[in-house]
Amino acid sequence: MPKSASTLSVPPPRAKFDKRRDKLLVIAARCFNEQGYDAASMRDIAREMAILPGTIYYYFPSKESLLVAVHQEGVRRILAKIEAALAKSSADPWERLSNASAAYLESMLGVDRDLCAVIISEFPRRHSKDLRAELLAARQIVDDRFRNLVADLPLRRGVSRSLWRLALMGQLAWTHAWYQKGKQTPGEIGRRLVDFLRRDSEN
Amino acid sequence: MPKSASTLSVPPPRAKFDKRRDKLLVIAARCFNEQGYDAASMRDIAREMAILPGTIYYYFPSKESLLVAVHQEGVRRILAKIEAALAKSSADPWERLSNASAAYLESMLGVDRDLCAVIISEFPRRHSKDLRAELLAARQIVDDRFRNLVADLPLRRGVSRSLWRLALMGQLAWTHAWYQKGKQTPGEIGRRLVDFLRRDSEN
Amino acid sequence: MPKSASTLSVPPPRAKFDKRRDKLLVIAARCFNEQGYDAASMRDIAREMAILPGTIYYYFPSKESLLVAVHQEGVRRILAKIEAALAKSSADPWERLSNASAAYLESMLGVDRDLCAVIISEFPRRHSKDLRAELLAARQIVDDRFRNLVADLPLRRGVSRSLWRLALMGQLAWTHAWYQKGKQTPGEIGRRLVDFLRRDSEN
Amino acid sequence: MPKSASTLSVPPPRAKFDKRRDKLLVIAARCFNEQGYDAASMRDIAREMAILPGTIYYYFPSKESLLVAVHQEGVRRILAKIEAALAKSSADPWERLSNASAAYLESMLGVDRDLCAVIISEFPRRHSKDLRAELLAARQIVDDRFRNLVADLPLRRGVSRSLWRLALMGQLAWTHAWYQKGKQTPGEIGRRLVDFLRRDSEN
DNA sequence: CATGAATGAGCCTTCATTCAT
DNA sequence: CATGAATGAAGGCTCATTCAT
Repeated sequence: MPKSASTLSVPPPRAKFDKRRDKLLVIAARCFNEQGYDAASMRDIAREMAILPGTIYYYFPSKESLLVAVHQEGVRRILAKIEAALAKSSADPWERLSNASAAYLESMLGVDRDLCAVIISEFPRRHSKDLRAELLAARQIVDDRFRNLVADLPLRRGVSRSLWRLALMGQLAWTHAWYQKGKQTPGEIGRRLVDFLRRDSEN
Repeated sequence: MPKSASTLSVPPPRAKFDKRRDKLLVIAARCFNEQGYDAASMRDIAREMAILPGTIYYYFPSKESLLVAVHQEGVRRILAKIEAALAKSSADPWERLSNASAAYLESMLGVDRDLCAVIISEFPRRHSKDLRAELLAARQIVDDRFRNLVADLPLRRGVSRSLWRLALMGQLAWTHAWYQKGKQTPGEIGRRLVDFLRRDSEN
Repeated sequence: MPKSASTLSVPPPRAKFDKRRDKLLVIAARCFNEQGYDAASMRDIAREMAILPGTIYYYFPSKESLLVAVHQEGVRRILAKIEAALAKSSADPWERLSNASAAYLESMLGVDRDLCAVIISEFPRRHSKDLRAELLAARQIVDDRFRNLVADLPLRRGVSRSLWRLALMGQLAWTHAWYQKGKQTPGEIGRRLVDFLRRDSEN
Repeated sequence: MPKSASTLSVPPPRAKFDKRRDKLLVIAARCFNEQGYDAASMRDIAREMAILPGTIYYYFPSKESLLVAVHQEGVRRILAKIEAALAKSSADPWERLSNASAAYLESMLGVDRDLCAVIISEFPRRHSKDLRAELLAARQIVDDRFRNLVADLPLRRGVSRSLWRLALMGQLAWTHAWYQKGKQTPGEIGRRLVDFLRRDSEN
């Protein structure tokens, strides 16, 4: 086959690069989630990926940048799942919140567990200021999405929407500490947790 | 004063040892809380304590044992505060839970912040099996106390007490991620969070 | 020379790695021999090798593994020398033992002094069970070779071959404690020591 | 009892001191023998003695001085046993050497095993010059005793008495590497080893 | 006599990172 | 693209030793 022709049939440039980068991201997320960011070494990640440690630096300039990328990818996937759920929802604000919560936990406790869990198990206090800002910005996006959903709720006058939202987020996040695959699906748990906070707060 | 009586006022043996050990505990807790267990080095702790790194090992045989001791002391203080609050409470189960939650957050977000926060910010997944068992045992004690309080509540039939309790614990624990000294006191926050879950769930 | 033939002369893969690893082995052996295993620090070894301490771990995963490798290499060299000497020997069992003893001391007191001496100057009592097993296994190989040579000797009835062998091994090993380059060569010493035990024991 | 009288009945001054010092010596010897000089820590020794580490320094100014004292005591006991055996011996030089060798191994492999074994298992190469001198001086005393015994033997002309003696000493010392309590007593082994070297060498 | 407490140097090891090839 | 090799700092921890009490 002539060389010039092959360029037409190959996937777009950097496709291979992006594919390996994505795989690296997932593996790094798993390591971070299983061992903690500090305890997970670049060697661990490289070993799981079956490459040499130095090679990681071709895809990411530093360990911190890996962490940021994991956060961002986690947020991306959560948001995608939430938006997909909302797209199928009615206009009822409680149903919308319920669906969003279910989607959130499906990401967090399901297939994307590692990528998403890093978002809540990493307390960024210890990191450098720049890193901290990036991590918090990523989380902020999910927070904002829920803020909007809560804003639409017909809560009773006097109920602090901000505290109410934090209560819900706490319930959802904490599942990471106790959930084990069992009788209830992540989605069911998400709906029930919303229900706990629901009727009393209603107008 | 007769000499025989003095034995009552004499400080117990190893008083100096215990005092420094306690101080070390508090400082270690602060370091763990600020930087994370892995990122906090024994040298950091020693520097804050104004002693040489080796000296820590006179008080604790290892870094892990320090972590365990911090957990245990944190649990001890939380429980003491909760029990004190319950002693002043009426028999009303909702009031009792409300007071306990307030006490819990007063510990967690107040003076004992560092000691107590380690309990929830440390995800023991990455540690050795023995260490993990000890850390989880410490947490279990607080969990059990709340389990008892929830058992006394007149919840509506069909509400899972175990999920309900996890919802509350999640709300409380998550305050650690967002609380900053401000208009609401930790105690007030604790009561409000209980209220969010309250009336709808009642019988 | 045709290219196809060059595969024979090309250095095997990882040639550089192996070369430096071997050099490290020799230097470590010297340090162990001069200062004792415990007293010889990885820093010492690194300094002699003109590398940083951490670099050693690229070649050996631990200090203990270095010790094991030194033992194994020492045994390998001793055996090679002994077999070479036996290959040139007649069938006379006394001559064979004499040649083997000479070869043994030529290794132990000569060029391979450091590598080989570790074998007898390291009393493995203090090490972990696994390490001890590996060290003893290495020694066993040399022991077995001599056991075979002794089995062929026409010793008088009633002479315990096992004690007789230990007597010879003791004489040979102890040279490490007193030998200094001087008038007698290691080989001569080996032959004389065998002679001391020889004629009286004969059939 | 009046205080003044008690001074008459108590053991000579420093008797208690000496007794504890001796016990310390024995315990240190055991630790050195079991773990090696470097690996045996002052803390280990103190623990076995049921005192605090600092207290050792009341009896010995340093770890090295402990080693020297162990060596000296080991040599003292070996020599005492040898002299006692010689006192009961005839004038026959072979019998005298045989008895001395038996006595030597009875010390080395028997009750005084720890104290005496340190003498041969410690290769002083690694120590400071002064320490080395003291250790070698202690060994020299035993060496000299055997040198005298060998000088009296009617060896064949042409046999190097010095090499012959080193051969014997090697056989004896090496028992430390293989002896285990079993069918043969240390004394029997000593006599047999001398026999191995005997008749052929005779005039 | 003996202790409790501390010291400071040093140990083995691990790590994120770099860079010539 | 990826590797092999090295770096240098830092990690947890142990040690012989000291000294006021």
